[in-house]
Amino acid sequence: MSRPREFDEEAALDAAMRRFWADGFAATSVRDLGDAMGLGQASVYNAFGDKRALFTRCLDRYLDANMRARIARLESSLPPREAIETFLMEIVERSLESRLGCFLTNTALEVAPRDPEIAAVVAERISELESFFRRCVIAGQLDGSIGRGADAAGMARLLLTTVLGMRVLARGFPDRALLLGAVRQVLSVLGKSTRRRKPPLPS
Amino acid sequence: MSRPREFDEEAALDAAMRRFWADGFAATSVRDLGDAMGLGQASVYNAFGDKRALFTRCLDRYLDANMRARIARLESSLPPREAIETFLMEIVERSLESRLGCFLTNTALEVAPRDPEIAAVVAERISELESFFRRCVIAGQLDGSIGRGADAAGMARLLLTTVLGMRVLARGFPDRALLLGAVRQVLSVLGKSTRRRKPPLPS
DNA sequence: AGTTTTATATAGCGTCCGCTCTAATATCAT
DNA sequence: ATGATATTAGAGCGGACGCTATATAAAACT
Repeated sequence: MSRPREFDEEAALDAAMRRFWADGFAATSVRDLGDAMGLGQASVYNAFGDKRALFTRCLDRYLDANMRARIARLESSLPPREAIETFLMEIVERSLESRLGCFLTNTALEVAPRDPEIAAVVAERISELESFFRRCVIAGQLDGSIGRGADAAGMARLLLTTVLGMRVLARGFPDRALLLGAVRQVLSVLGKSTRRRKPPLPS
Repeated sequence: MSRPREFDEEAALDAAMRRFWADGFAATSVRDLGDAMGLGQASVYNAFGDKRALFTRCLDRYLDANMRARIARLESSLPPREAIETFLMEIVERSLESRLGCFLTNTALEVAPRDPEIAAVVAERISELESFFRRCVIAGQLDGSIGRGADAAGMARLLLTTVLGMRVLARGFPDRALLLGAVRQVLSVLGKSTRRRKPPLPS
């Protein structure tokens, strides 16, 4: 029954996501979104409801495809300490490649203070990231790759704020030495590095 | 000569700053700003030029009044390690009091990617903050309150990303345990705590 | 084939945007 | 007082905003 869609919904969502990611909610117009998706405004409203509904779908899509998938991939394929190291190093790489930053971080700052529902999503996903770090730290302490001195919960929280801070820098001041310095320092807190890239560095 | 202004320019700038701080550049209209300042639109344009010029004045004002003044106050009145500790604890307090976050951080995410001139201001002020931390770490290593093991530059960078990360949380997910956990952990990296608030904490 | 149902394109709704024009108003120097 | 100068209040400019109404086009059902 009925006429089928002329566009690929997943591809359209990806296009919309990139626009929201780059420009934020307020600065992206529905016309912009339609252009990026290759759709007229009527189709946008017909397929996705209003602007805010499209935004939340894009945000969920981003989080599932980027954050959750990445956590699952690292956690299942790497030992815990290396999962943390790789996660941080991937953020450094991405931060230097573009000024997009992290869609979740951007949303936490722009939208969350004015939209309790989206704020709840943000809070939940941030908690998931914290939990990922905590699991890794605990597992690393068990397998000996992370020192037992540190408080695992505190360490997870420090890793979380470090990640969010780097995402701010990605958009405002992407600088390799700065990002790498922070990463190296926070990793050194874990103790007992598994792989030493260089001999002890001069200050 | 000529008719004098009917308003206090400093007070008006403060009012505009609070609006920009709370809602960002795009989501604050010139009419909003005029209402907050108690001015008609014509007076806003007459006194401050266009919206962007007013924004940069507000940003500069914020940075001078909050960031620079705070750095100067802490650095001149406290020993280095306590300057760092107090700086971080003040951020925790502020983050729990309101969801405003940090105007500089908000601007780094919203405006800097699209406005090279403002991005330069952001980058410079972030560097100032990093330098403050670096000076404190070096001074603390000299007076013995901070361990000599850590790389001072890396430590300053970690402190910087931690602060920025906490500012993200302030707007999206203000949680005392989370903020305090990150602060306690990053302070523990400094080694040799001067003041122990509690005996060693359970994990 | 004809009916039904949905997707599209176009046009347009009312509203708010940044910004400016005009006119009235208030102060200073003379 | 008078003229010069700057600040106001108000209306209004063109344009973009989120969103919708209408009409046409295309597929799936009987």
